[in-house]
Amino acid sequence: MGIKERKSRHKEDLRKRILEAAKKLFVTAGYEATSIRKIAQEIEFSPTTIYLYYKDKSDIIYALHQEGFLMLRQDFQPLMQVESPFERLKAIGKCYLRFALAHPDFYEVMFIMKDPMKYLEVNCVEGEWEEGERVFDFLLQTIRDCQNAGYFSEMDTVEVAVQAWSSVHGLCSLHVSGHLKSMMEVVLKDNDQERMIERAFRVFVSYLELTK
Amino acid sequence: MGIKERKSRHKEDLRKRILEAAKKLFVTAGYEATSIRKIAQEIEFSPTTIYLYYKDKSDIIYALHQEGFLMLRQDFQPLMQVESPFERLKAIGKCYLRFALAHPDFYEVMFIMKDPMKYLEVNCVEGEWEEGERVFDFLLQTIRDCQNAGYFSEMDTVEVAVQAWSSVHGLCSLHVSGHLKSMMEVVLKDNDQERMIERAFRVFVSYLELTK
DNA sequence: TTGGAAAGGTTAACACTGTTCACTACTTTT
DNA sequence: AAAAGTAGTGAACAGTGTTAACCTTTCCAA
Repeated sequence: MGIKERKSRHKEDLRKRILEAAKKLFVTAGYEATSIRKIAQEIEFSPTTIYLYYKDKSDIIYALHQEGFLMLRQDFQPLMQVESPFERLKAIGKCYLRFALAHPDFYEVMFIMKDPMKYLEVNCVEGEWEEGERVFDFLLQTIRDCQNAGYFSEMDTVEVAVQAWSSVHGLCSLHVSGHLKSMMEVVLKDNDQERMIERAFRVFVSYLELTK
Repeated sequence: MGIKERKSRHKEDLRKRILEAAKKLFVTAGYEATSIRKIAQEIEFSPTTIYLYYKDKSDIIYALHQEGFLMLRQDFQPLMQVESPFERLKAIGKCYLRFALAHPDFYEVMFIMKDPMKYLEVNCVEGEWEEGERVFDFLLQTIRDCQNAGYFSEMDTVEVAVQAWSSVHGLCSLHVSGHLKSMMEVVLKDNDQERMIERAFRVFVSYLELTK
């Protein structure tokens, strides 16, 4: 049985190597440059070999999508220790923003591109987006804790969560797409996007503080 | 000179027909399906002819981007008559949301895709995004009016505007990409995205109201 | 031990994509 | 009438995702 195991280990290995190659191309050259043929070239295999390990390209993209959520959850991990609910909520927002600024390509595949969401719809029984759910649940629970601490009283938890997510995601999205940059070049002389994002986030936090 | 004019009129006409064909494909079949060859087929010309009227594909996409802003500005037009600044601000938000829900493809090309923004950077002297500027200026002025009416006191107008834009855009973006849908299927039984968007928007408005 | 099935991988091809080059016709100008 | 410019095209290049047919090599049972 040893040989068989070595084989299957080798197989799992190749599957991993494909994803590693895809990730490498993805982070160094962006989504556009991540083609099946280039991945194949990277691992020194034929392009068709990739189809023995992944159903199609969207399958690989979805794997990267999941990889990204793994990273984000690792970034979120320490925040669970933050005791003050509102401080935790702020920390989640900051952490989310930092992630988007640090890994714009991953952010795109995780929260902007349609393909991974379509992949879910097509390949699952019913669209169950587990990765997103876990992150959202953390936000949801934190907001519930905030409510117990006197914030967002009389408000619907889910609605508050969706709105908060939208606000921070909106900043990330406008940054990643380049719209924030264009906007700032036009209306301001200032060109420091990160600072603007920081400040807009503070504005949002100041609104939330008013609910107490 | 009559013949010459007729010719140049014909030429402008063909340029317009190309854009019309592109728009038709774009709204009926989406961005993916809008290829140079299909546009050519639609107007019954050779694909290469299109390059006599548009520099490249991104040129056409940018034309659609502008077209979209024309539509949005037309939607905004009546809102200028709203006297109460805060009511006007709310109306802008609602109008913006309605636009994104009604024309998701256009919204994508206007506020999500990178290509049109890159086109600006490459083809202009310095990235001057006039279409966006006009819309943003309207928002900016409205917020300034709100400040005169007691809202957002002691706050930076631009920061408030960027934050407001982000919040509403975030909702639109999550809707267009399908993330909001996936999220709702997972955490709620409710599946009415439009209603959720409406409610999240109300939450945001309730925050803004607290600043007075 | 040998025949056949299964596994792993590749080559060639299909149907697309954006884009360019060389080449027609035809019209205008000199 | 010759030269120059204009509008349009067919063929081709380089690239994409994807599939079908084919080859080895390995494994397993008769």
